Amino acid sequence: MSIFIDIQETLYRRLGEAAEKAKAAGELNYDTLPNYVLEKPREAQHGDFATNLAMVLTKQARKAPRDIASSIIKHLDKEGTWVSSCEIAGPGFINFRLDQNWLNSVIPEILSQGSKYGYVNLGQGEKVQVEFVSANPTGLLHMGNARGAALGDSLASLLTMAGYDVSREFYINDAGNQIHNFALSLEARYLNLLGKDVPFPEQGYHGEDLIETVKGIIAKEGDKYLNVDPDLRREFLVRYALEEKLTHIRETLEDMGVHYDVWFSEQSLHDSGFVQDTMEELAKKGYIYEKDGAQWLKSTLFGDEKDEVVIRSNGTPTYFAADIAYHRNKFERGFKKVINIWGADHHGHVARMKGAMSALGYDPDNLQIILMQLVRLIQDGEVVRMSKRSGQYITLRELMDEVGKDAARFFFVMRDPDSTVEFDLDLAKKESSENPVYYVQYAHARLCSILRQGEESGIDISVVPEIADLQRLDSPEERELLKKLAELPNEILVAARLMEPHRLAHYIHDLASLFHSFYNSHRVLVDDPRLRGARLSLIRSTKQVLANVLEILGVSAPERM
RNA sequence: GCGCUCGUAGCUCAGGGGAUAGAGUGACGGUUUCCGAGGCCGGAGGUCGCAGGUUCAAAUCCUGCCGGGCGCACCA
Repeated sequence: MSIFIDIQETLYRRLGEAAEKAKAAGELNYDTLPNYVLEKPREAQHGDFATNLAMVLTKQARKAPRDIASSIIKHLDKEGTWVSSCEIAGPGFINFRLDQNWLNSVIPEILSQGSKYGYVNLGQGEKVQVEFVSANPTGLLHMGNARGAALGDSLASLLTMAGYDVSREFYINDAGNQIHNFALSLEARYLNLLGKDVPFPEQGYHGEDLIETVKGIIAKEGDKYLNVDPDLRREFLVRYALEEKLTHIRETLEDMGVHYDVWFSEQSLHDSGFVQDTMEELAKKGYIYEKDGAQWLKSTLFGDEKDEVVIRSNGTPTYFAADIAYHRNKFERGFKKVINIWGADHHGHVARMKGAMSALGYDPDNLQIILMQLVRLIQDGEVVRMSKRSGQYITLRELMDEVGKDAARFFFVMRDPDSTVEFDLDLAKKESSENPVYYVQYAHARLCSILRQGEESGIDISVVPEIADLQRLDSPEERELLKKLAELPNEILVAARLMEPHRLAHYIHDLASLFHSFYNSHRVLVDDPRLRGARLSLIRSTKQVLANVLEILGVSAPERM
């Protein structure tokens, strides 16, 4: 229950009803009510809400929008909507002003709901899965993974706040060609370190971290695998290294505040025969054919640019085959909506993955793929080229050591995934106020400081004021702050619907700004106990909202800085 | 060549078909006997890449062009 959403939904419905009544009265002519919006106008002088209903009706009604607007207003039932006045403005907007007493319920609502404030039941408990990062366990985490972690985890939190039953999942690519290359690389390092002069594989992983891993193995096991069957040697090396890498990935993500519900092994899909079963299923439906000794999926039937190989001519399944099985498995586990976060360099994979789901009989719209542009790292004013193969990159671990979890997460999650992020390492290292996370956190710390001082001087800060006192929060600064606080549930609703957590980062930045403005023009700890109580409750509410949103973004809300 | 994506203030970026396109940052000016100045207030800064089209209304949707990024393997 949210006062803001309640007013908006009620008024929206009443507007439709008013149009119907105007039609019944012969004042307005139309067949079907077109889509219209009721929203908070950008300009405060345009009131609390505005609708374009009259303008979208002009075509069907063949009347001037302002005339339509006056008919609608005439038939509008304002009972229980808090609307105190309506006016026709501009080309035909209807602007609504609310009785400012609607704000009286905002603070009690926030304080009674606490950390639940902002929750909306958009999802109605629907099971959704967010799969993100899923980095190859052959190396360290990089900037792209960092962005994926921040985005995926925040999206999952956001959807939880919007009433979905969310599961976070990491897909472990522990099978296939790259693991083979990984094994060869490990073997080469192992033999090199033990004095054997063997060439490094062409497709190998050059990362320094790999040498460290192998050194660790030698320290533990010595040259035990120097003169054994190469298959045995590689199997041991891979098993050891994979576990070490995965542990490292898990710990790094935990440090970033990311906790997965499921770690899903690709290899398990092969071991259980599910990959094979899925290919047989596709073949049964007639979507598989053979060419040049390989098995191909007719993915062009579903919008792909070209058909794709699923089983190589040597009999081994491709990564794509395993991925189809994996996504089939997700739907079989009962997820209604499956969300993947991929780097934009994988965009070519989207059409065929959705196509494969169609082929299996699933609605491809239930597989939603969010593509993020890759991160461009700037150091010393120059772009840092990053490549796993060459082993040259700044790791997520290093980023966190430099700028900290809060700055890293906020910085990534405040951007639209579609935009390329320029992450200036030098700037981020400065921990200067240029980083907006400090601005928001500072507001939170300042709020805590006021409450602390109140308590220290013996004031009971936990009182929820009576309405008569809340009505004294009537300055422009207080009202704007209250309105912003009231909007959180709607912000959650919109952000969840669009799956855009970056909106929340902007929301709390705006909120922090409104608070700072309020702070500069009004004292909280005044002598008048009733006014003081009202302002303290406003402060507590603001703190609560900041904390709730920071929680979604995975950024800490410090009491002191 | 084909496909996806982006192009908005000096820089980094917001902007759900709507009214006078916003914020941060940088530069400039003001602000501190008073709850945290890491703050606040102010002015300056724009042919929303270009050209058409759809619409009562386009930064937003469509088409073409220009420019950047990324894909187009029996790699993942």
